[in-house]
Amino acid sequence: MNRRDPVSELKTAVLEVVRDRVGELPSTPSLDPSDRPEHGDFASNVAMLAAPVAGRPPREVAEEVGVGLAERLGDSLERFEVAGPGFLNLFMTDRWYRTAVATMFEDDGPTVPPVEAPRDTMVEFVSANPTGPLTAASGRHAAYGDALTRILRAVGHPVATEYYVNDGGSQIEKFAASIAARMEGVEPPEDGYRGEYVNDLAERARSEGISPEGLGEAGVSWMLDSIRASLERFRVGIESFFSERSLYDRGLVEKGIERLGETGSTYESEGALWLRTTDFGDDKDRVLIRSGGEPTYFGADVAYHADKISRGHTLLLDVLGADHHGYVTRMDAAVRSLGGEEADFEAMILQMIHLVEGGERTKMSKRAGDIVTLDELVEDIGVDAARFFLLQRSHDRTMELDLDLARTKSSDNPVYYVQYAHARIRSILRKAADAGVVASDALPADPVDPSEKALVALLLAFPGEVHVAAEKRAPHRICAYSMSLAAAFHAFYRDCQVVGASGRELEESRLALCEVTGATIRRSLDLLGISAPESM
RNA sequence: GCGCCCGUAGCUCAGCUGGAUAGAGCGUCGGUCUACGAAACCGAAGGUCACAGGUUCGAAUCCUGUCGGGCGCGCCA
Repeated sequence: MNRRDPVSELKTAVLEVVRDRVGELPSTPSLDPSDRPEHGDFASNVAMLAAPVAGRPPREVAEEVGVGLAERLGDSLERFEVAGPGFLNLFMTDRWYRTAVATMFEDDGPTVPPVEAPRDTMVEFVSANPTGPLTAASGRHAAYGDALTRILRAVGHPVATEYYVNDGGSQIEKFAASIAARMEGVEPPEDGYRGEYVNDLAERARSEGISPEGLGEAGVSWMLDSIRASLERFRVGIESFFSERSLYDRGLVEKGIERLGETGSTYESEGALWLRTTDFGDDKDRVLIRSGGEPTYFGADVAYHADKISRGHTLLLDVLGADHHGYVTRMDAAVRSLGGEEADFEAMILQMIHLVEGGERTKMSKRAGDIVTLDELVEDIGVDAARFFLLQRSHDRTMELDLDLARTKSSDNPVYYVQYAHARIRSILRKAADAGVVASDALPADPVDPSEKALVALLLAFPGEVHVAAEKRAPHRICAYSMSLAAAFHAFYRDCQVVGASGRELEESRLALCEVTGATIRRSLDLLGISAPESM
């Protein structure tokens, strides 16, 4: 199968023409769908970038590139215009659009080319302490990490996913003490866990006759079961759960810290072992092993990341909460000390989320026990709406999730708006099948309607969108893209008859356009982990 | 005090490796069902892109500073 991407081909044409006529450019020129009709179908800033190289005015260079393109593209290019400070506006022929539809149809949708340099990536996300249920905030992490993984894979990176289970530290002791307190019918300590679920754990511990020493382990195990179940309900498939304690059990903490030592970046002082994180921009060096001989949380986490590297991952992508951003510099320092040139650490810091209902924020604090759990959120608004809303905003922004809107089962709710477009397309395709019309790669000579063009242009933009989303670690772009695509389809549907269009070829071609659009909406939603229903 | 994130329409937010007249959803107001799904479409109103300098052909976007909000600054996890 010969997979093609008309937009990439156009970009290549622009690049080659400018290389032949001017020379190498300092940066990659843009080639974007125009924002208004008078600017053509595609606009490029190539001449403004090439002007300094050529030593000539941008508009003159644009003219020359335009002439070269016209020669090269033949009957694909209707005409070109030079505009403003030197933009090159391309007007494509109807035939080019029809061919693009036929190409995408034959290829079962727009082709997303793989990245040139795939990286063996480990995405670590959620990693919430196994001392309580996942919260709605964890839901943001879960949705983000999962969607990011899907997007990275879509562009060809091999990606493994993991949840780091903090089952080794003092939080577990507090957790066990909290369960024990509830078993005795007293309030857990101030800094303990006071949520309602602790009562249930205490009840279970009592009925199963768990000894006081076993409370921590049993509690963690039960919470992990519940966390896994919540993630599964949320359609988040984290491949493995890595236990912090297993690091100690397998001697990996010593091993990891030893490896660090070999790089010469550690030293002893005041009885403790330190990592020279200041070499990499940290405010102060950090303790790996306390003077008492116990590794710090950081020490264990360094060992964990050393283990990720030893498993062959070269990009360690950690999805962390805003309250951990202070941690990033030191972990980056550790990975750079450990991995040298081979491995990179990258932290995605997710900002806080506020649930809003009736115009008021709900409170979310784990310790206080006054929380909205992920399960409750999913129960309330459904998996699809929850994922869409949690993914809609850029990860580095605090966000508000409007429960009233998310609950709305109408097109006011963006997720249903997108899903509706898909259902509508599937309905049309069923109708066509009943009428005996089959989509094809026909190239009807009929003029291409403006809203048809707009739809095709968006479909052609899909590969680029996915790549940008992957590079910027930005699933929210796919949300926005899916909404535009749905809107473009509705406009097309308004203006263009599909089944019953005048002329067999036109009917088949438009049907192909519907199929490609449906497939692309489905793929977009799939990147977000959201279902694409046949009917609603 | 220092570090990170943020400040764009009434609200929630896109746009930020500089590019043409700054966009979307919600909300508000008005219009469209005798063609394939009205869970749709069309239109209107709504902006000193926090503020002040700077960089240049061009700044919401880059730099500096100020103000405002969030988060963080342990041999806690």
